[in-house]
Amino acid sequence: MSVLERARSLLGRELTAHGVTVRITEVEAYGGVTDPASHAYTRTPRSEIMYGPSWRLYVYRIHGHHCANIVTGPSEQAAAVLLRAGEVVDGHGLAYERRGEVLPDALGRGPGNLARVLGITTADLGTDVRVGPAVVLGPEPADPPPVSAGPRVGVRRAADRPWRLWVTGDPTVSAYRRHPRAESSSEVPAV
DNA sequence: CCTCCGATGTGCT
DNA sequence: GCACATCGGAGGC
Repeated sequence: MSVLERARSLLGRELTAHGVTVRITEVEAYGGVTDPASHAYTRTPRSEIMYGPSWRLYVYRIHGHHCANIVTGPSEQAAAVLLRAGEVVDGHGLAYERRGEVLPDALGRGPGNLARVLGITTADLGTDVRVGPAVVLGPEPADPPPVSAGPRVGVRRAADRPWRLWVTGDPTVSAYRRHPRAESSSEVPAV
């Protein structure tokens, strides 16, 4: 299964972490060694986790925020899927405690906000989401949601690769932002 | 739509 | 030392 198929299969699934459950509504695929936008494009201590088994969490920090990815493999490819948005479906009390007074749809909108509402930090690095216990992924939904695709948010390289996937029309999905110095690319959109 | 900027860790030189 | 980043909020046009 390709990283794009893995990404798509995560949409609509529930993810429970530290007392809050979300339904995943937006993700981005990062192709690893063949994807200049992936942290695994250069193999470093930080990206090493993505060269390991699938289903583990890769958590990194940026500008003071945490972002969570699920490693999808195969290990030699080091692909992963960034969790970008989710609809809070349980644990609203904790969710508001962590996020403050925001509109319900905004609780888990954006990768930093999603990690925050789920209480995910680098302490969760390496957790197998099939096992937990602190972070657990639910089964695939009986009816898969309709999916839209477009370029990934905020990446400078491979900026036009349409590997951001979201549940069509879902109000919790974040807005598209192009990187201010995104490289124009000759890649042809494939989705 | 756009640009700026706080804030902080990572990787390169 | 230093440039830059899978960000997010605010503010200007």
